[in-house]
Amino acid sequence: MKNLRDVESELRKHILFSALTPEQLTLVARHSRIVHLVEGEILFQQDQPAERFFRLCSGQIKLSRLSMEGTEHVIEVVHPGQPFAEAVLFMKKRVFPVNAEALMPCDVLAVDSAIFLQILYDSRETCFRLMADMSYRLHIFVNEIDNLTLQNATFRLVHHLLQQIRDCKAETADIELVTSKQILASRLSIKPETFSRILKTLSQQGLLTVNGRTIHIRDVQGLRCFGS
Amino acid sequence: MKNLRDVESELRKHILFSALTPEQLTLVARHSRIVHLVEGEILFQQDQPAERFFRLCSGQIKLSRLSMEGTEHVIEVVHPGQPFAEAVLFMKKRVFPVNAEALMPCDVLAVDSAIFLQILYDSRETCFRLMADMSYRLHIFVNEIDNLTLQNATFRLVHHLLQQIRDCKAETADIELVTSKQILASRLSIKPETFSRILKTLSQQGLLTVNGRTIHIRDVQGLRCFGS
DNA sequence: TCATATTTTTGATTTAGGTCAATTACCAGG
DNA sequence: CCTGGTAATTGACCTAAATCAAAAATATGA
Repeated sequence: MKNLRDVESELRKHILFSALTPEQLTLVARHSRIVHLVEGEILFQQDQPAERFFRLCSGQIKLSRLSMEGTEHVIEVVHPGQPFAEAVLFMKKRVFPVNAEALMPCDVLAVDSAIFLQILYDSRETCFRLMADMSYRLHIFVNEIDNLTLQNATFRLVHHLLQQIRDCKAETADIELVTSKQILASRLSIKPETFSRILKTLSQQGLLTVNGRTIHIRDVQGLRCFGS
Repeated sequence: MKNLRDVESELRKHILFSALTPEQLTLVARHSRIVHLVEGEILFQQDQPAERFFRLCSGQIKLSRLSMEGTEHVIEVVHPGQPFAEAVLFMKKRVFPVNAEALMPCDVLAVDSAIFLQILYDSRETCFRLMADMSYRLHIFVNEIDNLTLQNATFRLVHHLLQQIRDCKAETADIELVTSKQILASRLSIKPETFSRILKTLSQQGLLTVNGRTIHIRDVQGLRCFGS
């Protein structure tokens, strides 16, 4: 556990806390701590009671669900700066809906839920920020469902690649995959084998070249025109 | 448009308004109205600016998304008493993320978003109700994504049927489908033909019998044991 | 450095479920 | 009571992607 100063400093960066007064911030800080995770460590598991929510300071966290058949699906890969598990605060059953596992060494800010609910009572601003945050997540999920239902595997992969491109008017682009291809595949609901084959097909069509985790897109337009 | 008294009476039934003072309620009522829809009428379309949100008083509303390829996917069928499109309030792009179409004649309470935001400022309670509501929806979506990714079509259909059963310890059950099989199929991301075939297979296995929109489950346990 | 995991790729095969086309059942309106 | 229209079913066929199995590439660590 780091000292109070560190915790406060991390809290200040958290979007949900940006409207708090210094006193409120100190109160939250006293009920928060920074957790260090080694690679592969489990932060929490699906259906465990959720007494805290989090913000990732550094590293990468994998949020996933386990099916009854035992297969795993990666819902999201959390990156530094992102809050997670904060929507659980208002659920009737206060349990984590997903598993959280560190993909690499991580620093995580863990905030006590009860204290935060207290704070929400006193900060309209914070309520609004949280509502905006949840509304944003809902929007993401609707798009997610789109991708999973309306499109095929190739489309989902292409769509993901296009999303990574910063400069939207560029003709070519380089993308560095942030995670292993296995995990990205699961994220897109594709088997690793199929993932690999799709990349191969796309490169055979001259749309891109693959070099380990670096993907060079040779024809952004061409990729965009991809309907299936 | 109905008169103010009717609107207020409907507002009072809306979960999100249950914490309002009579004055606040009257204010919202003045900026709300009851819309009547005939079967097949479109209430709003994907990407249209969203200046109101809704609660269904009577009838059925289909919320769906259109893919780039032009195929439609039913995200949800709204039933009387349910609020919808209220999470749009906080989105940066204030547009409807789905299409809403009446499946039968409907009465819909339409509330002005701007006024409601105003009210939220003054009612902590209402904020908390809305947050709980959004949090619930997020949870629903996570389950939704589960079903779409981790299971096959048969499992999704079986899962849906089991959800409909009230008495969880009963050995047999009768289910009356609330919508057409087409729409239910889309809801579960299954083509109508496949939907029909799955039901046939299940009835051949003696697990259930189908009679129009009535499905009689002969072996609840057997259906539960269905992994695939 | 070599040795052992782990990740990624490739090939061969299978299959769930989509597509297309046609038939049958089920209505609401005249 | 027909009748035109939608909904549901059925059959034949096809394809995308899963599965199984194995090899190749890459990373890890003693």
